[in-house]
Amino acid sequence: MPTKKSAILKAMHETATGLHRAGVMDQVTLKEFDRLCLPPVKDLAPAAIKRIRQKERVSQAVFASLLNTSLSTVQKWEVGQKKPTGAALKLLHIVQDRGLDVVMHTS
Amino acid sequence: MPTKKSAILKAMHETATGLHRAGVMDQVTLKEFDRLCLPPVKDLAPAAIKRIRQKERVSQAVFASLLNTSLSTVQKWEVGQKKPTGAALKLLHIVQDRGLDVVMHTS
DNA sequence: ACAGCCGTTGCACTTAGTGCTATAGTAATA
DNA sequence: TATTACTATAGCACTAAGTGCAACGGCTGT
Repeated sequence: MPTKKSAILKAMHETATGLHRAGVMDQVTLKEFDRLCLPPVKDLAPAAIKRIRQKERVSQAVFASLLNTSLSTVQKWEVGQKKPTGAALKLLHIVQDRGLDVVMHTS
Repeated sequence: MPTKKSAILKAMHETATGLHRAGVMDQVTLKEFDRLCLPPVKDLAPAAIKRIRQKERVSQAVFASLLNTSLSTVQKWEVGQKKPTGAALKLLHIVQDRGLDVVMHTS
């Protein structure tokens, strides 16, 4: 059912994209957004973060640089001393789902 | 020349991918990474952040939710009261280069 | 033996991130 | 017209993430 859901979301997004590209929609407001019902970003356990990194076969230092963060931060994420939140958490999920290519082929 | 550079990086990355997929390379260490010479993530001016959001035609609230951050934070980014750093800054650059699709079609 | 990277730990500091409140402008509804 | 709702801004105060540094042991290659 995750595939089903994402398929629906994709269709809706494409539709919305077409609409505002046509100038029909001005801006995506909270109303339309609520209907998109974007899934809340789940927390990542320390072990999960470590797994994400090891799956990509990079050291903590390299991982940190790729995420534009510090070695110290990555270390504390993986030990559970600090918890990634906000944009950091989102970025980790993106890497988990799409791999490091997304973060490497930037600019 | 940015295209040239990214082409080289892409080729190197694909080569490296093939190598460690074959089990030849254990892990991407700092040595190999330094040769990749990943470009340092540049700061984003408040106006630049606002432009990124407006290009995607979303409100501050929607933009915040998509980046898994708070409305308050996005507002202060755009006014220059707070500066995005680390993973947040990286994520903003990704959105700038690839659009909001990357952040929407996750999970 | 030496140098270099990796991973862990501990300490201490700065500031980003967050929440809440209030304000003003705009658009659509009754 | 009144009212409802969304957007954007501003100000205040708190917490915790993010950062830097130093030291240690383990491992590898020269």
